[in-house]
Amino acid sequence: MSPRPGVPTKLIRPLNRAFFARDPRRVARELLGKVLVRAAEPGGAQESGTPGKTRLTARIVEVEAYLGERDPAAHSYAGRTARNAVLFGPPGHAYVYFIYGNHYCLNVSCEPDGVAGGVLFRALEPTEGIEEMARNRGVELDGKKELQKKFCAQLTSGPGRLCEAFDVTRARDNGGDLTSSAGSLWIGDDGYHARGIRLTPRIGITKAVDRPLRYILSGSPCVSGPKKLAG
DNA sequence: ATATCGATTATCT
DNA sequence: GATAATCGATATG
Repeated sequence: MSPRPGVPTKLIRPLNRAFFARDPRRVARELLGKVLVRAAEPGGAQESGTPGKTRLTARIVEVEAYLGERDPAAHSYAGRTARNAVLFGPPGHAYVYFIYGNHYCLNVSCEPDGVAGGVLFRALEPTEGIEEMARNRGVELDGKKELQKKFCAQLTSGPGRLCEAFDVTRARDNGGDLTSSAGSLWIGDDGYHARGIRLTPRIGITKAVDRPLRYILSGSPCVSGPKKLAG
C-alpha cells in the first residue's frame, strides 16, 4: 500500500478475532505496542463552538492477564455472573466494570467463546487527540515540555485514568466488539515493533499476588505503579 | 520517595 | 454488610 499525499502513512489495522482467541498471557504480551482507538464522533455539538470530537489513539504500554476460572484474582474466578458475562463470551469484546465507586476499568475478552479470560488495560502512551484526552481528564495542558511529559503520563497512566481519557463507560462500551474499525472503540496494529517487554506481579489485587502476569514496555514514561515495578 | 486514607457504588455473601 | 483489577490528596522521611 503506497502512501498518498494527505493520507497518514501509518495505517492502523484492526486486530482480528483469532488474535484474542488465545491464552490471556499470550494476548497480553502481544498487545504491547498495539494501539487503542476511539473513533471520531461525527457531528459533535453545533452550538457554542464546541469542536466535533476527533479520533483518539494511544499505544498500549502496560497490561495484565487474568486467567479465567482458575485465577483467584480474576473476576471470572467464581463463575459466570451478570457482571462478568463478557469474559465468558466470544473473544475480542470489551469488558468494562466499575470499581471503588469512582472508576471504570477496560478489559478485552480472550479465549474461545465459552472459556473465561481477559486482559486489563493499565497504561497507554497518547498519540492522537491529546488535547481531548486532557479535557476528558480535566487536566490543564500548559506549554512547557517538561510538564507535557508529566501530563502525558497523567492522562493515561493507570486503568481508571485511561478510561476517563478515552471516555470509556460501562453503559457505552461494555460488550462492544473491539475487532472492528467500524466500531466506536477498537484495537489496532500500526506496525510498531514492541521492545523491552518486562513481567512483574499484578497491581491492586489481594489473591495470587506473586504471579508475574503484568506486562510492561520498560522505559515508557506512561507505565503506572511504583517506580520499583516500572521496569 | 513511600505511606496512608477518604471517596463512592456495584456486586456478592 | 464487606469488599473491590483505583485515584488524588495529604502526611512524613
